[in-house]
Formats: sequence, structure tokens, C-alpha cells
Amino acid sequence: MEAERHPTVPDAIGAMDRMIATMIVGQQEFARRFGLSVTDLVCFAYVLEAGNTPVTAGDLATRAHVTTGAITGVLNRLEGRGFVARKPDPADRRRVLVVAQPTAVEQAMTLYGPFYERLAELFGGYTPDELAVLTDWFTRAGDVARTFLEESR
Amino acid sequence: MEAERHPTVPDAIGAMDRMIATMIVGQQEFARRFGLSVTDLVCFAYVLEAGNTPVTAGDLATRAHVTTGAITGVLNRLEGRGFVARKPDPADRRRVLVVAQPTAVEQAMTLYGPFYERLAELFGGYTPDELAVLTDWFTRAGDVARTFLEESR
DNA sequence: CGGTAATGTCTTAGTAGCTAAGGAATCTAG
DNA sequence: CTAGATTCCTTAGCTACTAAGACATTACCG
Repeated sequence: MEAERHPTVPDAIGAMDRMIATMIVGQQEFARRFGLSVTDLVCFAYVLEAGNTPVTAGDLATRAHVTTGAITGVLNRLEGRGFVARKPDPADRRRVLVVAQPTAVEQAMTLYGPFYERLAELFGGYTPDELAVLTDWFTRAGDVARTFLEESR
Repeated sequence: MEAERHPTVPDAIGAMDRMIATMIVGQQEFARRFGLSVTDLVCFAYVLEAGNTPVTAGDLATRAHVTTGAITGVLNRLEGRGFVARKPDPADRRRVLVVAQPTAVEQAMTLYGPFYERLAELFGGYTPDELAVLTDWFTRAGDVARTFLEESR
């Protein structure tokens, strides 16, 4: 009678899988609508996430699992849209530092805002403890995936 | 002192975002390693998920947000690898039904198995109630994303 | 120091998978 | 029975990727 209340681990993985698949399609749709690639969005998110920590072109290649040649194109597109800027690294003139433009967050919100509102609504229905469980899982699952990726080189 | 135990909604969204970005890169890596595209994997997952419910080529196009022309390529690749089979729909001969091959799940496990093991390990550290919260969120977030996608047509 | 190796980004040529547009077969409605 | 929808496939063209290597710069090491 209460079977649904205690999902098994495979149940959880299945539900997660379907969610991830939908999110991937969603990202592709966001990217398409902005005339960017999914890789562009992944890189942009990483630059925003890094905040003041300097990010190099090579860091983006590592993170996004693409070649540095691909990153050249990514940066050209993101720079062309005014999302990021290339900055020479004074300490190592081979390097290209990538910094977010001041209006970047605002522009990202124009794109993602409506979707984030729906998510915020969803998250709002959870108790602080439940929210902590979710946030913790996001972090751990991200770490698991990242570790798995790094190992498979 | 306990600030970390009560993340805000923006905290949760941020953590989710980073997780999603990593999962996307991971899927791209899985796809690359199998000589398939991310769209192929999304479609394959949908066919597996549908189980015995018949899935048409057009369904996949709708679900993956690509054109039917792209699905032709997807099916050629998936069929070539023995993951799925095209089957004529006796009730409507324009349609192409897509069914998973008997060995499909097994093959999928060869690909995803090691990663799923890590996830299972992660999920194993949660209580049944926490697992229910997570599974519930996956379902709801997937629905939110799917609804959002459908509206933006 | 001075020469060689390693590093970081960009360039180029080639490839894969997508879209847009349209074709062919089939179904549906009047 | 016919006109219009629909379903999938085909084609041409485009975009973003890889692999390989050029170029500039830095690190290493005798």
C-alpha cells in the first residue's frame, strides 16, 4: 500500500536518469535559442562559478572535455556575445584568462530566469532539512561524476 | 556555525546547476566512447524507459527536440549497434516503431554499469526517507523541465 | 646562463550530426 | 474518391567538433 514511499536505489537511479535526459534536452534548447552550443553554456557556467578565481582557456578544455582548439571557438562566441572577455595573464603570456563581463550574470538570467523561477517554486515546497539533503546530494553526485570522468582518461 | 546545514534555494539551484553541467559532460563522454551522439543516448534511454509501450520515430523527435530527419540518423546508428530495431506498425504503415533489442539493457549496462555502481554507492548512504525525497525531486524536476520545454514551442 | 623540452593557445583540414526544405507513401475526412 | 494531413526519409548546407601541428612562451637542467 505504501510501496511508493520507499523507492529502491534502482528506482532512484532510474528517476535520476530520466531527469538528467530531460535537462540535457533543455540545455540543448537553451543553447539553440541563444545561438550557442551546449559546450558554450557549460564553459560560461564554469566561468561564472569560478567568480574571481582566474580561469584559463586550458581549464575550460579540461572541464568541458574538449580540445583547446574547440575552446578557441567557444571563447570567440562567448566573447562575441559580450558574455566573457579574454585577458592576457601577466604572469604567463602564453595563457589566456577568461573573465565574465559585468553584465554576464544579468544576461544569463534573461536566458535562464524563467526556468529558475519554476525550480525555485519547486524547491520552495521542501523543508530546510529536505533542501539540505538535496543540495548535499547535488554536490556529492557532481563529485562522483567528476571523479569518474577524471579517472577515465 | 551551522550555516551549511540550511542551504537557501539559490544555493540549491547553484549546486544543481554544477551537477547538471558535469552530468552533461559525462554523457558527452559516454557518447563519444561509444561512437554515438548524446541525442542517440537520450533516444535510447527513452526507448528503454518506454518498455513495451511502442515508441515511434516521431515520438523520439518530439522528446529529443530534434527534427525527424535527425532521428533517421539516430535510428540508423542505434540499429547498427544492435541496440534497437525498426518495426513496421501494422496499424499505420507510415509509422516506424522502435523497439529495444533483447540484449539492449545488457549492453547499456556495459556502458553505464561502472558509473551506476558509484551512484548506487552514493544512494546507499541515504535513509529510505531521504531516498524518497531525492526520487520525488527527480520526478518533479523532470516534470518541471519537460513542461517548460513543451511550453516553449 | 644557453639549449632543449614542455606548455598553452590558436590554426587548419576533415568529419559528424544537426536543420530546413521537400519528396514519397500512407492515412483521414468530406 | 479525392484533397489534405501525417509520418518518415532524403538532400544540401552549416556548425562545432577532433587531430595534428604551428607558434610563442616558459621551465628545466647541464
